[in-house]
Amino acid sequence: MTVYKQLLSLPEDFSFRINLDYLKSTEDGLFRTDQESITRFIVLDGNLFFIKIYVSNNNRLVIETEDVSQSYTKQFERQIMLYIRDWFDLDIHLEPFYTIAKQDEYLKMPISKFYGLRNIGIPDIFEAFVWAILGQQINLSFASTLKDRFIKNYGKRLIHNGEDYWLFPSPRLIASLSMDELFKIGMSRRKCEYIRGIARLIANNQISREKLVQLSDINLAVKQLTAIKGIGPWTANYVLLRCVRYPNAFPINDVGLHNALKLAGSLDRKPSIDEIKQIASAWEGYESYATFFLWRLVY
DNA sequence: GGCCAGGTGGCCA
DNA sequence: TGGCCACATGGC
Repeated sequence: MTVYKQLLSLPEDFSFRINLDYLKSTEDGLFRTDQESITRFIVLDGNLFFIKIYVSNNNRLVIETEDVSQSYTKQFERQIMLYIRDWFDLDIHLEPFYTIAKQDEYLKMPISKFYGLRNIGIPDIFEAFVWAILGQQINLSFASTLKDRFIKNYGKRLIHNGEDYWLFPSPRLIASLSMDELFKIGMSRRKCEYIRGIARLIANNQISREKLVQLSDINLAVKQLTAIKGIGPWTANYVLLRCVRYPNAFPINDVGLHNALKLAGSLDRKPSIDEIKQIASAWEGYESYATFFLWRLVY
């Protein structure tokens, strides 16, 4: 099978090792990591590509693409590069964030520990919503179990070099499932309803990443999303942070964020919402990155 | 055994 | 608006 190789230059403040470590800690059936690379399938307009990502010794990102469907074109090549740039958030300039963070009581420790980390995204907005909804209220290890069951019950299994990879279930399929079919994987009935509802909205293109990008106003975006049943302020901000990439997305009521602030600030209790507003006022415009680095302390 | 988990909607004053 | 409560299940 033909393999195409592309190079992407990396920002100075990008550490492949730190980002690989992060991905390793969140590995699910959708991608795999080893000591030096990340691999996964991606689908573009129904065409399948298998990609392998690693770093060259002159610090460039190497992307090898196997043309599984025999449909590789310059157009797909461009889309694959965009996908990688987005997944690793390569196009943001973080100098201003690091300048703020170095002098910040709560951020200086996480940025020194994880310097070079990027907000590794969830490019598929349906996946982002499902992951957020699954993670509501329950502990993260149980949320991961549910996600694993979700992917393996309703997703598509592919094999590459004898190893399993999964494609995330399509919103169209999930929208068509019965409540009982979804309930069997162990989530609450309400979560089944929320997920089926968002699947329907995405399948009908009433909600899309592009539309949310175009709003370009976080308050509008949150207002629009929280009108949907099952999407509260936390979920809306989570999706805007991990997928749509509003730099000022801020899930302020996130328990993990509270624990991270307690740890980073050596506090004897978790800070209150008002205290967090006070703390975060120094991060204006970079709340998403502040949150992402703080999360890395506790997850 | 009880309480807390990467919350949210519904109900009631 | 503000204060409860249920929700599925796992980990500690």
